[in-house]
Amino acid sequence: MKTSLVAVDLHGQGCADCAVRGFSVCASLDQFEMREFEHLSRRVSFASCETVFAQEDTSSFFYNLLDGVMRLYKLLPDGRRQIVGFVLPGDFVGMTTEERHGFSADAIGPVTVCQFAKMPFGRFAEDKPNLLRRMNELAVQELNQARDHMVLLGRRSAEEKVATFLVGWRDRLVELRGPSNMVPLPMSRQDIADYLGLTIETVSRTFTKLEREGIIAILPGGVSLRDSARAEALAAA
Amino acid sequence: MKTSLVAVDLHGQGCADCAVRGFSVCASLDQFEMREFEHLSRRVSFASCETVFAQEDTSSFFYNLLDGVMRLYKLLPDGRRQIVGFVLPGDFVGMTTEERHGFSADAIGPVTVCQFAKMPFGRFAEDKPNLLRRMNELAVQELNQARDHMVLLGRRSAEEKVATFLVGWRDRLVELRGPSNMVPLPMSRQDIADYLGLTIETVSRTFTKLEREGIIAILPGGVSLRDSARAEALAAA
DNA sequence: GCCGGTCTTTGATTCAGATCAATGCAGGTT
DNA sequence: AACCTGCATTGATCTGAATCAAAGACCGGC
Repeated sequence: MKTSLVAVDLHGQGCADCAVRGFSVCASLDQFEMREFEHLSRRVSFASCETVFAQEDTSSFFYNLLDGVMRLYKLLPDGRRQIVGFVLPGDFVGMTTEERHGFSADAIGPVTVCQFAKMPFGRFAEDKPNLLRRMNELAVQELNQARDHMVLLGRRSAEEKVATFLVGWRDRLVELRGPSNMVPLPMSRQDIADYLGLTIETVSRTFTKLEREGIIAILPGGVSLRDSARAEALAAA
Repeated sequence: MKTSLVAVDLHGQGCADCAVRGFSVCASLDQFEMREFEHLSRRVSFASCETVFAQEDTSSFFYNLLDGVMRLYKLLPDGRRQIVGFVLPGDFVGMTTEERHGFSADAIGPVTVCQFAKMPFGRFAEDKPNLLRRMNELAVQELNQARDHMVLLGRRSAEEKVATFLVGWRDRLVELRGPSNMVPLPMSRQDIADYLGLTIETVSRTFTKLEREGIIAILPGGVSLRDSARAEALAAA
C-alpha cells in the first residue's frame, strides 16, 4: 500500500488529470500508450531561479513544462548571455541526440515539470511513429521560431524588437489562457534584453518610448497593449 | 525501353551511385526501402541565382542538396534580408508541416537537388521509425545550429562574427572535402553580411582587419586561414 | 515604519557599426 | 585596348544603441 502511494506520488498523479495532456508530445498517444508513458515520467518542482539543467550537463532528461515559466539561454565564456527562448506550460524541452544540452534552463518563478529519463523515453518512442511524428512537428515548429528570431536579432531596430517581443508573448499567452491585452511579464528587464540582443537600459528606454507613444501602458509585473494595431505594425514592419 | 530510360533519367540515375547516399535522411534506409524511395525522388538542376522555392510558396517539396551551394533567407516587407543558413551537399531542406515554407532558397552557383513531393514522402515515412528518427536527429541538429547563430547575432562583435563564420564554414567544408586551410567562399560579401547581421562595408573592413592582423589572407574566391588558432580563439571568445 | 538590497528608469557621453560617397578592380563585350 | 557593369574596398561622417553614472521605485525583513 505504501509503495503504491509513493509510486503515484513519484509518477505525478498520473497523466489523466494533467493540464498539458492535450498539448505537447502527449497529444499523440492513445490511452494504452499513455498508461505506459505515465510510468516513465516524474513530476519535479523547482523554486524561483533554480536551474533545471545547465549547458554543460549531460542531457539525461527531457522535460515537459506543466506550470510556471522557464528561460533557456546560452552563455559565452566571458559571461555574455543570449536567451534563446522562454518556455510556457505544454512546451517540450531538451529534445536532443547530443551528449550535452548545449544550453541552460532555469525557472522564472516556481516551476513544475514532467521529467523523463532519456534512455527509457528513447526506447518507448523508438517504434511509435505517431510519437516520432509529433516530436518532429514540435522540432520543426521550434526551428521556425528560431529562424524568425534570427531575423529579429540580425535585422531589426530596438523598437521593433521590443514590439515584436510583446506581441509574440501576448499571442502565446492568449493561446494558453484566452484573449486579453494585459500582458504579464514574469521575466526581468535583463532577461528581455538578453532575449532581444539589447542592453537593459535600451529595453527600459524603449518601453518608456512605447508608453509615451500611447502603444503600451507599463504596469507592475507587465504591460497593457493599448494600441495593439500599432504594436503589430511595428512587429511586422 | 524508352519509358525505362526516361524513368531512370527522371528518377536521377538511382540512389545507388548518389554522392550523398551515406548522409542526409537516406542513411537511415535499408536497400529495399531505398529501392522504393528512389521512385519518389527526382533530380532537378538550377542555374546560378535561380530560386528553388520562395518564402510564400506552398511547400509541396522537400529537397536534398546533391551538388552546389544554396542560401536560405527571410525577407522583411521593406526588403531587409536575413540569411538563416547556407546549404551544402547532403543537407536536407524544406522539412515542415506548415502550409508555406516561411523562407526562400536560392542557388549560389549551379545546383542539383534531389526533390521529393511532400505527400508521397509523408506516406512513405509515416510508418518508418528509422527514417522518422533520422529526420528528428537532423531537425534537432539544425535547431542547435540555429541557437548558436542566435548567440552570434545577438551578442557578438563584428570581428567575432566574421571569424566565427570563417571557422564554421571551413569546418563544414573539411567534413565534406577533407582538411584544408584554404576556404572557398562562393557567396558574395552581401550574403555574408546578411548572414551575420552586418553591412557589406563592415564585412569588407573586418576581412581587411583580419588580414592585417595576419589571421587570414584574402584570395580571389575565398580566404586562407593563416592563423586558425587565433581565428578559433575569436570564434570561441 | 524604516532599512538595505535589488531592479528599473533616466541622463550624459562614447563608440561600434551604419550610412553616404567615391574609388578600385576584375571579367566579359565590342 | 577601351568600355562597360557588378562587385569589393576604402574613406568620411553620422547615429542608434552601448556604456557609464546617478537617481528612483519596489520589495521583504525586522
